[in-house]
Amino acid sequence: MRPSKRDELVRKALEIFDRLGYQAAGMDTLVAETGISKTTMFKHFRTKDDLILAVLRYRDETFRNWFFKQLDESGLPPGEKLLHVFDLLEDWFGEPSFKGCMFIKASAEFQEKAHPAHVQSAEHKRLLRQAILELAGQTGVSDPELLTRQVMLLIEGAIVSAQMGTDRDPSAVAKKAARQLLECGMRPQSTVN
Amino acid sequence: MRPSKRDELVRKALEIFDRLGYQAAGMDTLVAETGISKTTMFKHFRTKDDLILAVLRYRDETFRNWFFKQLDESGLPPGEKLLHVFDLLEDWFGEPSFKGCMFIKASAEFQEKAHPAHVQSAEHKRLLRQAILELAGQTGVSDPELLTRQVMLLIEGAIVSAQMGTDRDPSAVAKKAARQLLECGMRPQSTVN
DNA sequence: TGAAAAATGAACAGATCGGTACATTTTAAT
DNA sequence: ATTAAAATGTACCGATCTGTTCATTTTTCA
Repeated sequence: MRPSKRDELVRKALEIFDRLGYQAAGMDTLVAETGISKTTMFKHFRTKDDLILAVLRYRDETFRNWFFKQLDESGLPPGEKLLHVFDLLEDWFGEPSFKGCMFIKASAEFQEKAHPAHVQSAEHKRLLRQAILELAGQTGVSDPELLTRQVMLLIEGAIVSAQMGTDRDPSAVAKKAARQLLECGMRPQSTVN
Repeated sequence: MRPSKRDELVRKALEIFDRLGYQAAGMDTLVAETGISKTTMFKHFRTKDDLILAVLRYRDETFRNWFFKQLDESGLPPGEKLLHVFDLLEDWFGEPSFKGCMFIKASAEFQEKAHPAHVQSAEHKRLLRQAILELAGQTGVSDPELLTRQVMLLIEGAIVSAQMGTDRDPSAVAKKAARQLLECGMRPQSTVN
């Protein structure tokens, strides 16, 4: 199997970057913790940044797969399915290894908006939002675009609050908010200002 | 004037940490960009971490001062004053030098929840939330605590979205959401789940 | 003007950073 | 069993990291 070591590296590096941070985790740390030789690492990835990008790509793929598979398998009607998003967040936050969103953290460590890691992180959020827009469109709400953007804010806020530990159960708070926004959006009324 | 150089260092270091990141900005960079000698820096702060903490303290002080002074001077009634929070965010996001929230970024770079910079960042958010709870309490809403937590999520979400560039005008979206949540909260009705 | 305090510049220490060179060993496929 | 590919270990490179040393200069204030 040819790309096995490479995949193994990406998977293990993901956990380490998530736990220690992208800059704080040096290549020597990766060698020590993965058991993979530095020579092999640099044969598969020309630079550390390339490895980080591969890790982010992998994370984007696995996270979105998990997320939307869970939503689909819930078999809930559109509205409840949209709200179920926050139950999934709760599950995620509850994992003992939860260390926040790797993309938010990447955008914080690599601030320049043109930095590949930043671009990749923004793209992940865009794909997430796009999928949620589809859900919102099926709820019969008058302005699915607005609801989607509001839900995205609640998601990001819940993630950050969980990551910082500034709210005990941010996903429950976010879900209540989302439910009210959903219900208000069902009756086509004025949204002044 | 004795502590002048020290304050000057804190102010200039704040801008540099905000622009480059805490880890990415080395002490040599600080020397080059502030014009303050390394000897002086380490006389005022025993370690780089101490300097970072001083910067965060200063940021907490100036940001909260600005924020709540603006709110008070708006002279708006309680409900509108609470919503005015998001206008202030919009002003902040619009600043050319806006680089996201220094506390969210600090919590991302210093992940361990016991790390002083992380603790300090969480404390900033707590103080912010506490002040917003006072506002929410004056609106006559049935559950000020809930509204406060929801508003905090919207704030964090808007900041992150602005920082990542994943939403054109997150503060406007957040304000609409907050208004609906405020209005829904005025009529004491069921908040199922 | 004179003495104490504060700030400076430059060199340096020891550790770590990302990344390379190269000879050797292990693995995989014929 | 042979051969090519893949992975390894080690030593190393130059740069950068936080932090120190120390002699000198500038500032402050009485």
